[in-house]
Amino acid sequence: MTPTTRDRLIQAASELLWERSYFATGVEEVCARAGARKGSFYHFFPSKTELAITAIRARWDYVRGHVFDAISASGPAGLDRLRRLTDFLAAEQDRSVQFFHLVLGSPFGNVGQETGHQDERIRTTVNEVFDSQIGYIARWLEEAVERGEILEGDNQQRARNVLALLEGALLMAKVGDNVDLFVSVAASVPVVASAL
Amino acid sequence: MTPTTRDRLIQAASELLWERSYFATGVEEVCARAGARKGSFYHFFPSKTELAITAIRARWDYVRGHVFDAISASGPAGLDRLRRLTDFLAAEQDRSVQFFHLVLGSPFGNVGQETGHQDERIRTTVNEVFDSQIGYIARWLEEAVERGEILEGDNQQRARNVLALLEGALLMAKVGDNVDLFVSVAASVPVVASAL
DNA sequence: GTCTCTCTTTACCAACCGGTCAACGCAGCC
DNA sequence: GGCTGCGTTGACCGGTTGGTAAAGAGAGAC
Repeated sequence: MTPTTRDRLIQAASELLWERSYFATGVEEVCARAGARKGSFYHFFPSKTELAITAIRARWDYVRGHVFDAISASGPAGLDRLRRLTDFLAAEQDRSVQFFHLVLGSPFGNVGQETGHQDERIRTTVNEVFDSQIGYIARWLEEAVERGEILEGDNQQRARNVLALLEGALLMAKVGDNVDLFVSVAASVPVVASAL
Repeated sequence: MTPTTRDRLIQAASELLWERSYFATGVEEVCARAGARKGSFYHFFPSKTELAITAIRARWDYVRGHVFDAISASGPAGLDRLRRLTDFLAAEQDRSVQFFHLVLGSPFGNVGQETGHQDERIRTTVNEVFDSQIGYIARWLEEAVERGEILEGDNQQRARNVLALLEGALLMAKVGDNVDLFVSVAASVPVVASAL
């Protein structure tokens, strides 16, 4: 089935939000990529803000299924799941270099940072994504505790620390335009994960 | 002495870059806060980009002197310097909540993230700030090694990890609009700093 | 055939953006 | 007094932005 206009708009927005950021992406540009006219856009979405929120949720639905759930469903449990997450993130940045000759950083962190001041609703949406990611990581850490890989501790806080390290590493890699900056920092994820 | 128009423009830009971000801040807005007209602006700066670069450097000059050098110059050496840095960052975010009712996050990280795709020169400028900060942190870690607080290790890499954790924590605090998110993550800085 | 409803098209708008320009005020210098 | 040059002013420009409105296309129901 060929995707509906609405779906193509969401897809185009999801891509452009990462490639070109929220403010740098115009409604016209989203429409052009989706092969739609602006009138159609405003038939499906009341505003650019609403499209962005929908696109962020759509991306997270995809990433949750294809990355987080996939990591949870197979392979060694515990800390190895964290390694597979950082592997995915590194590969994602490699892809951005390959296609756009630029380290694009975190799709969620980018939008959260630029809209944080401006748009409460988008900020909240990104925050929900972060919370959801922290939940996954915390569950993986519980596995690691059960397997005796790490000592008991506040896994929720540990998960927050891990996510902060990853998001910060993505930011540094983007600003330095160098994926290795992410990779080298991500190597210390297990240490952060095992701290009390 | 009353500051020159040029200095007022830099000051206003430095403030607005943090309060309202790069793209959300118009040249007209900078001029209004500086009490200048747009013609004067373009007498001193060839473009908005150039003003931003100048403003970022000015902020870093200030922060380097009043925070990083100040921390280096007094108080207990070693890891305690890191604690004083995180204390400053937490206080800075508290101030942003107090004045703007918003967690504004990292003044440097914010601009770096939003201009990373768009403007090579601003990105590079922020990257230089990060490098400079990593240098300070690495020197503090060398002190910590000498004092026997932490084991020998790659202090440059450790410093990158610390900065990534802090920038990530600031991002999470901003997206979550909650300074405590920064504070709780920042508590694990010593752990990151002591990892080999 | 025609009514209806969803979706699409096109033309349009006011607001704002970064940036330009020619004129002007005014201090210092001769 | 006049000349010079820095700093200032305010009007202006083309381009773009998010968003609107009205007319139409097309399929399904009757």
